[in-house]
Amino acid sequence: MEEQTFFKKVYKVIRQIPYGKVTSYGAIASYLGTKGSARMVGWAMNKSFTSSENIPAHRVVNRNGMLTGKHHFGSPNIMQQLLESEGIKIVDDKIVDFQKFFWEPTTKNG
DNA sequence: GGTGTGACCAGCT
DNA sequence: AAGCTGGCCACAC
Repeated sequence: MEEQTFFKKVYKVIRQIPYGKVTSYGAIASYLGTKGSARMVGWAMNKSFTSSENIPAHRVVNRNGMLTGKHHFGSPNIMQQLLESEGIKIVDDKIVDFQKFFWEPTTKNG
């Protein structure tokens, strides 16, 4: 049943991210069992725009809580605005209290 | 169809 | 302590 590749799994996990929460690439990759594929997660975000799915890529940042991929949203302020819109504070392209908003990948979908 | 690339992470020097 | 390299896997040319 889990024929979905690591790439597809990434999308599923990201869509599981609740409102006002964020997670890191490594957390997702590690959760899937491939910590080394952290960059694949980020890259999946890039494809998320062209993908037919709605992926809240703005809720995904690096382990430092830094908005590294903000450039890929078409504008380097979209990602920050989206996060702030959810109640997340951002300073210097970094999430304030990142751990407080950090959400652990839990695909408890059943 | 092979090679390169990519929004990362962690270990080694 | 800081800088560089490897690793992972799917997509584009």
